[in-house]
Amino acid sequence: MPKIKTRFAPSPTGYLHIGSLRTALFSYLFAKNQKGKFIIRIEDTDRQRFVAGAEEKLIKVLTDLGLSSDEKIIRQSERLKIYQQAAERLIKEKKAYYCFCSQERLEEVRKNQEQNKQVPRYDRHCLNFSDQEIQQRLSAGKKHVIRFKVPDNQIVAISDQVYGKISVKTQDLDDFVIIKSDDFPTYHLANIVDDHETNISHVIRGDEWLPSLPKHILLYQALKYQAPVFAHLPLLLNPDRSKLSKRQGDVAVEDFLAKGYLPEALINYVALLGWNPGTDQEIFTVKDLIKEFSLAKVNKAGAIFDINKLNWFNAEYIRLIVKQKGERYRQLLEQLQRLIPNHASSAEKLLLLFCSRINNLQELIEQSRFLFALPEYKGELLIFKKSDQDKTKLGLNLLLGTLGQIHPDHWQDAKLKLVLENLVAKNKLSAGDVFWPARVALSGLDKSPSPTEIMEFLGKEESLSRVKKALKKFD
RNA sequence: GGCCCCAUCGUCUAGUGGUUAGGACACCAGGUUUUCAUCCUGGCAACCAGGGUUCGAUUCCCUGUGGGGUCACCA
Repeated sequence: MPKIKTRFAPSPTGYLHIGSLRTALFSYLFAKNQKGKFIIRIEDTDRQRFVAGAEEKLIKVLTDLGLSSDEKIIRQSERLKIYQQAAERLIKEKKAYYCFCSQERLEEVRKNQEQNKQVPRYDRHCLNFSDQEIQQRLSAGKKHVIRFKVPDNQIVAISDQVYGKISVKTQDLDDFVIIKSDDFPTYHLANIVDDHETNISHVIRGDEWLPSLPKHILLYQALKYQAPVFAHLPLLLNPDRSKLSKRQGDVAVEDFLAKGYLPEALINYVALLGWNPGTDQEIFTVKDLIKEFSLAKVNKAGAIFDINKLNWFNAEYIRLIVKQKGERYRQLLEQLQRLIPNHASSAEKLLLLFCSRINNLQELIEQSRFLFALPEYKGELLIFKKSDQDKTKLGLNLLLGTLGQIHPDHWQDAKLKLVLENLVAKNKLSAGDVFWPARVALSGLDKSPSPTEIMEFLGKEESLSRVKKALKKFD
């Protein structure tokens, strides 16, 4: 049985797109499920769009997510000779030809075709030059590209693992460029050559490649390569059902990571976009995913990327990790500490205090701000909806007096809670007359963790000072 | 516009030639709670349309409609 091997082949033009992550993940899961290999290849053949440092970032993010290459990562820009040799072979066999047309001419041709309502296509102006004419131009140093000669009147039939049988007439195909005028190959050529040379058994990539699949098949045939198995994945979509893009929200994986979305949540959520094992299970470890994954269960329809559901997964994982208190908990803590260097020593308390009310670490930071700086608030906020000013003042005064007598060593959530409950009962007040104003006094907010939790965090001195400040609002 | 692809709740999806069409997110209501969140219970909500095939179609076929992708010396 042939070895299973998949690849993820990003181009270093910026950040890792969440859709690319899904593609990489599916390639990885399939390979691992089949006990095969998963490799990464850098497709840096476009010098215009090349972004310095992008490759390193790409690899780092993939590594952070656990998707690392089983072999040395290759870079297409370092393999130009190989592609050129392949192209020259095709020229020799009359399956490709030099094209000396200028950009201007090509644009002119295209414009005319569009005006005449024809399909824009290269007009094969350079196809039938004699060897002598070609040599003349080449030795004159004339700029040129190499085009693949698409065979006439054929039907290219392909079977895709997700989409099934697809067939296209070669009349609908253009004589596409395989070597650019800067001697770099285009995606089409480099891709085929590399997949062949690195023995890729399954090409798993996004749906947007489906239209050029016939070109690739033709290239495999021309080069006499055995074609791999193809599986095209449905696209990830914006809420308006267009291809997922920046503009309509975050799409960069590193941005999600920076906001405190966890790798396990990102992977779990994205795995369920376009794939499903057929059970009701929603929470999966990567191990589970590897075990369950199969291309046969990949959907054909695009899936909208829904931040709500990602939030849910992330919240679930945060709560789970905090509950388990294991190694992962320590890592999460360290991550939080790095995010709040000024309050690093409070990180664990904050995590425990907020883990059930946040979707990501960024939200934790925002929601916990009041602990370090009391926000401005109006005096009326202190009065519970079922209470009045007199009872509120009474409650706060009693609170101040009672709290003042507590020894700092006993300044703990559970004990404080008992004290407050006692205070309510003894003075025939309702919980809302004490707990509510206490929370507002301590947080300045109408929604927060419980007042006794806040007090424990703030300590005696700061707590009392905030209660006093609240009482002043009634002067 | 040419070519290609797709179509189950708002979203992600399960599913079958005969089902009360299932689950999750979101949303709503109730319970717990001093508030919020967590947690528990319940609710709302879908087979794009029209023709076939069939005893019977959400399911199979065709057409339409809708949506998307792609048409570069970008990947």
